[in-house]
Amino acid sequence: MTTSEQMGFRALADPTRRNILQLLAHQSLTIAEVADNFDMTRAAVKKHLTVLQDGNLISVQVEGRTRLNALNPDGLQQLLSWFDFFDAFWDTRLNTLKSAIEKDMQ
Amino acid sequence: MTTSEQMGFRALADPTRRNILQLLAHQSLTIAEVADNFDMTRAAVKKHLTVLQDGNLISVQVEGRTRLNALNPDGLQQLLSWFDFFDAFWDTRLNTLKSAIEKDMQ
DNA sequence: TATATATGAAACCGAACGGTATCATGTCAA
DNA sequence: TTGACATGATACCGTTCGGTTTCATATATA
Repeated sequence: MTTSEQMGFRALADPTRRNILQLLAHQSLTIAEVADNFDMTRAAVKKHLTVLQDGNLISVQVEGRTRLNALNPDGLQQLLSWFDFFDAFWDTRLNTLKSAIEKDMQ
Repeated sequence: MTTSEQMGFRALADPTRRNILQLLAHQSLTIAEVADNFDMTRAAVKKHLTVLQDGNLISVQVEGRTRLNALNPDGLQQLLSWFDFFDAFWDTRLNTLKSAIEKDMQ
C-alpha cells in the first residue's frame, strides 16, 4: 500500500525537493530551468520532479518538447491535513488563533 | 547541514513513525509498549523512536529502567510552519473569488 | 532535411534505510 | 545477592535512495 500520503511525505523528506517546491511557488518552470537552480545533473533533478509528481505535489503540463512543472497546492494541502490529527495538542494560544481563523472562513 | 527541519521531515517519511506519533498522541508509552503495537522487533521500534527524537517530534523521560516516550507538539508545530511559505497558494477557491471581485471592481 | 534542443530512460555506484539477531548494561524485587 | 526485566548497542543484510553517465527519442528550426 503506497498511499498518496506516503508518497507525499516521502517527497518532502529530501531538502532538494522542498527547495524545488519553493522555487515552483514563484513560477512554473521546465526541467532545465529547475535544474539551473541546483548544483546537480538535469537527470537528478528530473528524478526529484518525478518523485514530487508521484507525491502529487506538482502538476506537469507537456507543451511540445518542453515540460512545464507547476506547484500543486492541493497536494500540499492534503499533507497539511495530516497534522489535523494532533489538533488537540497544539497549545492554547495557537488553538485560539486557529479557532479565529476557522470562524473567519465561515 | 542536518537541520532540525530536515530531521523532522525525514522522521515523517516513514509510515511506522507517523503511526507511532498518533499512538503517542493518545498516551505516552515505554518502548516495549510502543513495540506491542507493531509487527516488528523492539529493536526496530527503538530505532524509529530514536529517529523521532532526533527530529524533535517526541520527548523522552527516563524513569528508572523504563523510558517514557511522549509526543512533542512543538516539533510538529515547527514542521507545520514550513508550509506557511505557501500561504499565498492556499485556498485557490477564495483567491479566485478575490481576483474575480477585484477584476469586477475595475 | 539536417541539426540543435528538451526530455526520457536505463545501467551503475556508494550511502543510507528498515529490519533482524545477538549480546551487554542497568535496575527493580525477592 | 541473585535473577528477571527494560533498555542500549552493535554487527549484519537486502533494499531503496540520491546521484552520475550514457544513449535514445521527440520536436523546433534553419
